[in-house]
Amino acid sequence: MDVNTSNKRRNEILKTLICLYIQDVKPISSKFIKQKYNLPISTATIRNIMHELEEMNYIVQPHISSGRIPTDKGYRYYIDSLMEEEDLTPYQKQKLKNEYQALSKKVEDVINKTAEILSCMSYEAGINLFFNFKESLLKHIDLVNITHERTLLIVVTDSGLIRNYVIELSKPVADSKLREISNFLNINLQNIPLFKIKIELNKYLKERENLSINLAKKTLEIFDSDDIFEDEYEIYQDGINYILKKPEFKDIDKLKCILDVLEDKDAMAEILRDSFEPSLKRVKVLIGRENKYKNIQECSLVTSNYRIGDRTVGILGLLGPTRMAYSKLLPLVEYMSEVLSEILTEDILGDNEEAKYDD
Amino acid sequence: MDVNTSNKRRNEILKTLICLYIQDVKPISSKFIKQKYNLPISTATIRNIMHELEEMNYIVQPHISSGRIPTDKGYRYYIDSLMEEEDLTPYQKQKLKNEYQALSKKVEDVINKTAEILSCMSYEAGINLFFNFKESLLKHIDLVNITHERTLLIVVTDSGLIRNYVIELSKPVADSKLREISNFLNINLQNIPLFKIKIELNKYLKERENLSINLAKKTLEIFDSDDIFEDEYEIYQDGINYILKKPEFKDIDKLKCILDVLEDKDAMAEILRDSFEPSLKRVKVLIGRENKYKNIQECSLVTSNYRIGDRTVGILGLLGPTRMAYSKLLPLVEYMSEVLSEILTEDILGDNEEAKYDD
DNA sequence: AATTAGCACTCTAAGAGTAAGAGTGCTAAT
DNA sequence: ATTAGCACTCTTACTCTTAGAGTGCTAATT
Repeated sequence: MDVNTSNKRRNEILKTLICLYIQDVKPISSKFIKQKYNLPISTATIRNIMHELEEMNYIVQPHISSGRIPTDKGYRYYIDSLMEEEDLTPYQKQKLKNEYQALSKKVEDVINKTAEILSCMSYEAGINLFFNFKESLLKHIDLVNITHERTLLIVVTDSGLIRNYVIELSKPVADSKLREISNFLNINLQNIPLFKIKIELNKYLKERENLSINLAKKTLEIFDSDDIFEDEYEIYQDGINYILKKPEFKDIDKLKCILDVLEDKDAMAEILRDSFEPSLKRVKVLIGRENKYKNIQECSLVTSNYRIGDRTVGILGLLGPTRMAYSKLLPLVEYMSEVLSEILTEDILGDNEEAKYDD
Repeated sequence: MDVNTSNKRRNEILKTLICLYIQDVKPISSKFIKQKYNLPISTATIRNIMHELEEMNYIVQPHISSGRIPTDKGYRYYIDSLMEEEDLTPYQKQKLKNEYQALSKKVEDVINKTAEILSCMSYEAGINLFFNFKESLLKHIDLVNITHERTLLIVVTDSGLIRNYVIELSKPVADSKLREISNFLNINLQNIPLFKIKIELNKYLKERENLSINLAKKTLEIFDSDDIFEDEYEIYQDGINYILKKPEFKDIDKLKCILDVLEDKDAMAEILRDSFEPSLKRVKVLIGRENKYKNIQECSLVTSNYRIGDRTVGILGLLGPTRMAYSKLLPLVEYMSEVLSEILTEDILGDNEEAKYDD
């Protein structure tokens, strides 16, 4: 048999083995492969091929006389070279759109629901990181006195997202004065990315020395806090119960490790951020030990970024056992990121037709 | 031995048994009680008393020749009549205050952190339900066009809490007009409870027929949505990992039941709401099957409401195995609810000294 | 040269049997 | 009313055994 044919057959055996293992979660024997996959070769031949695959580190035996299970390297090769992606069914696509359409058009709600939809469509844990707030453009600012010591700064971005900050001014400012300041800010800082606000404000105030000194001072004081706009993100996670159901995690200690991570929002944010490195592929997969976070090295992570226009504003994905249905889940994650990007982008840009105001 | 002495001794045995069981999570034998608790009575006598306690349904034997474990009824009697509450140590109190002081003064942040603090101080799952939004007083309203089809309604309450709603107006309204409307609302609806806004608005507009008809119409349209202000709540939950560590939940199926509930925000909200029935005691305990939700009938729930001024705005608490350290956790939950009430109330009312504005 | 049948060998998983020990209930003695 | 003493029960841990699933190797076959 020539090298090519032999290679091809090896690949098919590996592919079959991985598919079977993903379904059945038990070491796969040569006999089982032969049964499920009607190749006209004997179990002995399959065993020989499995031996080769084992030497290539694509599969291993948990113990000497058992069937084989895929290694991380095996999954990697499978995903990169063997797997055929299975598109979502029309029904699934419809269901997904319906889920979103049932929601209000509030950005928060959409973001919030995404992890839930992800998990219920994949039977894995769904996660969603929304960040990049400081690169959003300022749409509107509002200042409201809460107590006479505390003032609330409300910021609305172009995406309709809202943040608020409590500011303690050195001396209280009357409501009328506050309105004056917020008017001033709304007029002069429209459509500036949030992280540039301080700089722009300084520049602007310097240029116009004739402004009330006090107004300028107060205005700057508002944005003085170090952590305003800094590194804000929100993380959503849903479907822990699906993780419990996986036979590989019936060991409670493994479970603990994973839940420790899932419960730790900062850790999850870091993991998701790390998974996002620009590359040709939109969907990224980190398999088992490819992931540097020890607690989830028996898991795989499938992620994709989503965007408002061209700007990446978040990362969504799935976390589950390394044995996951990659051929279905990669397309799901890709599709989800597209749908979410679309929704967010359309919500913000609206239609471009000139507004006809009612008056 | 007279009845009184006999009663007292029975109580002491029950109390000891429960304390031991809470520590060791294994059926408690007569010998073990005698060892730990130096009563000058023999194990045989202790066994006789245990027999009585069993007939009273305070304790049971998991199997015929084993020690005893408390029943729900046993815990109930213990909590109501036998337990001595253990106050928080000064160190704990300090730690708790520090946790809150490290936060910004943002109401959201404080609420958000509470479940986490609860769980890390109790080693149980901490939960927090914040509701009662619609009874808050209106502090400030703002209207911002997001796209020309969608307008954002931002509502700030007296507590500094913010909500926003996307409104789709039948015809877009120009920014200047929008400002006019929000000015109008801010002037005329200050300090009205949110749930009364629609009514008040209608009344006001009827009284003043001379107002621009269009302004009135638009204004009403804004508040037209059915679910605006309705039944809003937020639920926070933290410390699932502590549940995993409890020996009684090493069985993964029990775990699933509990996590199913903990992940379901609506279910948790209902459970917490149900636990809040006005009574003399500030802290409520639901033990095992006293709770009507099947999934958590092997758990106990310790809850307390917290307030802004006199108005209850949320319920916080702990969820853990029926075997929990009630004597420490009841005071913890009580103290937490007091601290949180204090923080929220002070944040809102501020000091009452007349404001000295800076201009 | 590649494939395969056949078989010995290994290892797991499940079940049965056993023994130790923890704990009880009961009885008779104190 | 209390307790010592003892028989009895049940759990738990351990060992032993066995069935069966699966492999690797060798020799035969194509």
